[in-house]
Amino acid sequence: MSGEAMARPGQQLKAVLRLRELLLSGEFGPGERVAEIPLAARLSVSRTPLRLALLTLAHEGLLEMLPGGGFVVRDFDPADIADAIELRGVLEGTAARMAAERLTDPADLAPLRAAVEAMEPLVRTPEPGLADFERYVAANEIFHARLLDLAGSPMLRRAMAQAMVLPFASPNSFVLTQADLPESREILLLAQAQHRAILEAIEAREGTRAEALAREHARLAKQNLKLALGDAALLASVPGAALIRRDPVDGGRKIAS
Amino acid sequence: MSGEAMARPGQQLKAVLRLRELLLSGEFGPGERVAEIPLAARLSVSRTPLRLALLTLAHEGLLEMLPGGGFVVRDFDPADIADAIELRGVLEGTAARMAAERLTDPADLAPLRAAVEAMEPLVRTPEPGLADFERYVAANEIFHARLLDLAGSPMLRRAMAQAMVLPFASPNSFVLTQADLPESREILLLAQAQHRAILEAIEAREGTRAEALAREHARLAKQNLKLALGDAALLASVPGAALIRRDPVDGGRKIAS
DNA sequence: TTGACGTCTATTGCATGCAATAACGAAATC
DNA sequence: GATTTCGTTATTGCATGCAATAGACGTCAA
Repeated sequence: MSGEAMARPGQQLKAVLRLRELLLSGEFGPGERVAEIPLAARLSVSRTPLRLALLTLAHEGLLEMLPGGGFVVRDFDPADIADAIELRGVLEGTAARMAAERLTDPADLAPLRAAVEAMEPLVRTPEPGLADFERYVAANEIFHARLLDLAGSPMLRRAMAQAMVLPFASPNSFVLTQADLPESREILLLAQAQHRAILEAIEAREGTRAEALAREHARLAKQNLKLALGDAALLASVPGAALIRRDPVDGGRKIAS
Repeated sequence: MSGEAMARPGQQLKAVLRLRELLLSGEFGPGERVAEIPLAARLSVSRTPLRLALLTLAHEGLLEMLPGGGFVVRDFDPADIADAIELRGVLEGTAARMAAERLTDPADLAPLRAAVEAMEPLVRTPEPGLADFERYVAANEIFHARLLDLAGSPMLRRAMAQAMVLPFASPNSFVLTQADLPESREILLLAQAQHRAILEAIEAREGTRAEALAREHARLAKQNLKLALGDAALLASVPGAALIRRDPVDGGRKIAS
């Protein structure tokens, strides 16, 4: 992963990566307007590639274009995060279903199975350390990537990539958060059981079951989100948490746009 | 709709709109490289805003960035289109389910009901003319927009917008195609029955049913796609059909020969 | 004749200068 | 004293010039 779709070693890419980093680290407050000129100086790029980078991040959803011109840092309320996770679950459910429906050769499951088996010992470690969690995260990422491969749909891959730009929507967003929780092992065991079940469902060509399982799997993240929202210390360990606005949004859930 | 998210009256917007039009009309062959300088002259904009427009369309999925620089027109095979429609169905299903789950005041359903009722006489017209179809298309678009409103999820709205950039994935893509088909009235009646059922399910807070119905609703488009792919004359009436590559994929990406 | 290498050209990417516009502040009038 | 209007300033958006790079073509050698 982390292979930027268009790996072009240029000022533009540099600006995107660096600015994304800054945004996720909370360097700019939510809703704050980002000015081009000081930012260009800070990132050591000219305004032209910076402008391209700003547009890219706006399309990714981290920035918002103002009608009058310029960009502001987008902020997310808890409902947005929950919906982002829900959406990821829906898309991963679709991936799982497609994988089940389109599977032709059982041997194609090997990479997915390998990822599942790589996680197995890690969830059974009695006293997992940080290194264990990190290895789990790596294997987990591979699992989700292979699942997407199995779906065999470029369009779905695209939608997925779009949905996962927000770091707290990614499959691993709350894994490291759990590390400090007492119930972490329990959660990991459950997650791993779901991994196995998804693999099993795909192997049996049970598309609907695979979809339901993948959705439920994403709900684990939603559950962890609730935990993290109640504990500021936990929230700090979530990447991009700085973009989360805790205070109740004025309009709340309003229909119109 | 057609409200460009950021309505900024500038050269950039002009370039985006005009270029998108050109791409969808098939002015450039699929896989063809688009050169900046002649294009800038053709669109009467400078290279700088054009560059921004190119990036925007690349993010939308109509263009692809080359590793070495520059852009090519993206092409889609039939499987891509089918998946795009499937994906739209999945997202609309999610919208319907959320609408059902989150409905608080039944009065909020009024706009959706109005759209359904606006379509009712149109599908019962014995000999529908082009004008009838166009009014149906307008009401249909409103229906889908209101459904999305009811979901009350900015994140879903975003994902939906992204998925519907491809014109053949939009709810109305094949409606006008049907106009020439003998079974068109039958299809419209079925579609309208689904509209009513979706409304009913949301009203009854039956989320799962609403989701299943919305998915099935999208499959009508998939069915029409199959019809259109078999008939070149029909395909010509589908917006953006020029981007569809009929021949089976081979891995190679060749540039206009 | 074919393949490889070198040169050349066309195209992209980047920087900077300029103009227009929107926001801010100050002053004057109601 | 508050509000409105005008002026100023800073920031964005756009255009153009320049440099670097990738691709094409031609030539030379095997």
